Amino acid sequence: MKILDKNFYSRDTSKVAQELLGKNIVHKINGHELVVKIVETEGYLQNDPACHASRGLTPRNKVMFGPPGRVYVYFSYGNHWLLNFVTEKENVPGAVLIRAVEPVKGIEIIRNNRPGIKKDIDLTNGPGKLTQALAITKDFYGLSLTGNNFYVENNGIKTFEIFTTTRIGISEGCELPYRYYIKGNKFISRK
DNA sequence: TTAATGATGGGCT
DNA sequence: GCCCATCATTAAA
Repeated sequence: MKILDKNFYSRDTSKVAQELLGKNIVHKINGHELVVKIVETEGYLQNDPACHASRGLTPRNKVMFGPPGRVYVYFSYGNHWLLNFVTEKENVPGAVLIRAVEPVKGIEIIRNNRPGIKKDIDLTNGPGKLTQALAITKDFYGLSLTGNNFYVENNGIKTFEIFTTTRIGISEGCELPYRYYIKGNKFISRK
């Protein structure tokens, strides 16, 4: 197992988005270890009308302009936190939205974090769902992905097919093919 | 100070 | 599949 470092994130957003598929997000909390596999991502690039950074720097999107390998969390629709990883070199905005993951380890804790959810498939098959499942909140804003308790590791899995398509839930830049997911995976948020 | 808006989820039918 | 709760951020005034 190898923890992805700053060099991994300091590249083209679309490339990072694709290569994050199949990797494991690890969150250590209260002595427990939560591990989930990334199965769906979206890239948000510089000069991309759907990217929060496209209209310049604001207090909210500030972290996107900073060094890569950090967490950008965003609150949406009054209820949901969305998890993004900052990409590209410093002063170049870019981020990868994590849209869906598959539980690998600590599913009891994940069920606990998502009270009232009956089917395991509904635990992490959406961007707002997975943040709740992993206990990710605004406190994660700007957190480094190379720390001890929250990081992404390369588990060596490469035996899957990447499906590329257009992004979801945006009004501008709809035609840009920056959404990627593992073909055939049950946990993708939408076909 | 205020109002519009949105990278959505969940429950009910 | 349809409907709606819910609030941080933003731009305008």
